Amino acid sequence: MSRKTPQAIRGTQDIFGADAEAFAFVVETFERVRRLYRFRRVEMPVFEKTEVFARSLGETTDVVSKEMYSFDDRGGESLTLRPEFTAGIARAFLTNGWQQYAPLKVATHGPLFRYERPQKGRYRQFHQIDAEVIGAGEPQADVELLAMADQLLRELGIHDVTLHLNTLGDAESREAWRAALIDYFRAVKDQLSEESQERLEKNPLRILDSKDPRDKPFLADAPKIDAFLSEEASAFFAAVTSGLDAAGVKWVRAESLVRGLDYYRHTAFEFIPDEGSASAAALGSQSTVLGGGRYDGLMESLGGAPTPAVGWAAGIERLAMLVGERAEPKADVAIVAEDDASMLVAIAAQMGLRAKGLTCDAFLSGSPRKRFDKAVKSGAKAILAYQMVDGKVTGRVKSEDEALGIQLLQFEHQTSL
RNA sequence: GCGAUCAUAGCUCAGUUGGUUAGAGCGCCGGUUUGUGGUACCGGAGGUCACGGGUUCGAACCCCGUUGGUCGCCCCA
Repeated sequence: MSRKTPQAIRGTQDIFGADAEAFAFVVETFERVRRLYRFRRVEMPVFEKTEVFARSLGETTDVVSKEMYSFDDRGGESLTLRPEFTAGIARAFLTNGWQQYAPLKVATHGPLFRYERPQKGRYRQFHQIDAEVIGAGEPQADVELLAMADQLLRELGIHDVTLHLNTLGDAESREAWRAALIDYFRAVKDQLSEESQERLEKNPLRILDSKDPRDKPFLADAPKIDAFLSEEASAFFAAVTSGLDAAGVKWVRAESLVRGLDYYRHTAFEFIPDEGSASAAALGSQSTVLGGGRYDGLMESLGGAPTPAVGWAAGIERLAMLVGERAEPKADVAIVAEDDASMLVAIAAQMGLRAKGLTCDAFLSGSPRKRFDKAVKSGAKAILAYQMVDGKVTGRVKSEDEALGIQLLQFEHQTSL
């Protein structure tokens, strides 16, 4: 019997008005830029078999162990709403024989789902733009991908965000570094924060970017990845950085930048607002606006042949916050029926104007005397007002824009014949 | 998963130490005024004070719980 309106699901958003304009601006700019770099558009399913994410992200990661929206379908199969793009794209690469297109550059965007506590810049259904290069093991692919990200941010008008870059080395380098970190931190385990003591077992790399003051004294002297890099890994990173310099992409080395997901190798990066900047303030405690890296190990975890790949993703909501308010555009023409006798002529007129490609609002209802005022208030570039005069419906034009005014006068003249 | 804080009209917010029919501005609808125009005035609609309990003669106000928002932690885009 309750007539109560159901509430929206926690952490979802109904985006409207200036916010929706900013969101659309981000997506449109991304679509334009990815064409410049010749990334091909792909559309991906919103859900996959649970194992697609469990196997590629790693069972122990937070995303898989406690943040996925998983459910059994009517056939009893466990499915999951995608918490990220990369795993699904990798699955599609393997199941559709896209190896034949390698190196394959693809881009997509859409909703992702993560069961997390919502806060500023963080939602349970959120949206990302995403770019991947699959089947390209050379550092030039990393450079191109990062150059695209950098250009995208500039075209969005975001200038106070900088590329933070690191390398995790190849599989051997990464393992050796990890072992050294565990040795180093285990020696001072009692003095670390509770969180970092836990991370020591689960994900020791994460201790490096701890914000806890108890951990900070030990971070500076912690083993550095550079000491463990193989010759190949060093050369790879050097090729990436020199390529970025040649491309004119500004970057800073971030030795403590790591990735949470298991499949990353070599290049890891995040675009982060500069300290004290307007963008940093706009984002609150969420610092990363675009992040990614190289994931040469992923295809194997999904049962495919070893396939090198790089990619990044960026939160559309976060980018939209940095883009700021974007006003909804005003109509070219507001059509007014100043009395009910001119109604049908006004309806016909708006169809004619829209067919000519002019955006058009109509004011046909409510108090006839107030319709013109509403049209004025709407901020339309021009007003075309119809009124019954001496038994004939006639239109009057009011326009700030002279050319548009003349066009409307001609239109009115032709249609009144 | 943990912590802090908030929830009154469509929106932004008042509402005194608990005390009659819960208010304003904006917006919306109607009327009058103006009359190539965004004005002014008058009127109207719209609220089980987030929801559920409790204390009290009496609760928007005090207590408990739930839901949701916001901001941190964890983690991440």
